[in-house]
Amino acid sequence: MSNSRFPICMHILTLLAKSDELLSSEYIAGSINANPALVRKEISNLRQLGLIETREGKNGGSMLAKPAKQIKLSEVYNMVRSSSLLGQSKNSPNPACLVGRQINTHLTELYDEVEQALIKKLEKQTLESFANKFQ
Amino acid sequence: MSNSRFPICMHILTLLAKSDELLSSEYIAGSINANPALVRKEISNLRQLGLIETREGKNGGSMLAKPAKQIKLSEVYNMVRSSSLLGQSKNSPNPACLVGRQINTHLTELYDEVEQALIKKLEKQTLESFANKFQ
DNA sequence: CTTTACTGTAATTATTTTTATTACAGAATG
DNA sequence: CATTCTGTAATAAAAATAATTACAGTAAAG
Repeated sequence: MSNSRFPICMHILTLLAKSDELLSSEYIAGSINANPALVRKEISNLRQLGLIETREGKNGGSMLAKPAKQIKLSEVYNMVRSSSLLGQSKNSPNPACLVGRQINTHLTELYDEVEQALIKKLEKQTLESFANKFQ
Repeated sequence: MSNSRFPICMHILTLLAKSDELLSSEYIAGSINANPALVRKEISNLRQLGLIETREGKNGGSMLAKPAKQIKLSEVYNMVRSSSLLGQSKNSPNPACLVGRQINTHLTELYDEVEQALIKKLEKQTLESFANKFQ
């Protein structure tokens, strides 16, 4: 995961957790220092996940769909996880070689195990506890 | 980590763990289906870490510098870890905003904690146990 | 109603990152 | 001393990521 989807989502959610008003994508983008259209795209993903509600039209914007206490960071991780945690070889290894033939299977097993440990950690943390760090 | 350094290193090390002879970068690259110069670069890194020995010149190549049992997968991970595990925002967030000002600090804290869990898992696995999966 | 200020989304372009290629000096074998 | 490797750097190509632009749709406010 080398892209910045996770940090961007966390930034969006933290802003919403600390605000009682609707926040516009432009305001959020200004805090992140990223593009408003990109932010709206990510908000759209978070909405489909049920973490965020938005209101369209004038004075529209976003807010949390449920209390920050009920949002686990693992939910965010699971949403943005795309590529393998530890990287995947783009090249298909040589099937004529014992190692080449099996490496992807065994790497996937390894990743799954390691990722479980990571997810367990993230399950224990809520957006509330994260947002409370900001003073 | 979206690049494939970790899988490539694991592939190299597994091949070496299963061979008693020196393997050339071209042979290894053929199994991975990657570029020999890239493989030599990674071998060079693994050598600096003390995991691999190489012999230059004709009939040269690489072999493990110590028994596979003594190589922990966490050593490989620590070598290739570059960008943050869960991605870093490229943009410097807005310092005029409370969240923007502190987000990177708090994300780093979070990453550190989560990464520790991951490293603990990898510390328990040796190259030997990984290589033994290949039949 | 009509203007205004938002969201939603897609298409395109720009940028950055990653990987491959090429090249060649240096080393060891035969 | 020719051959076959490694080591390394420079460059080019490809892929992934992010920014920009554009515009239709929606809802509030005048």
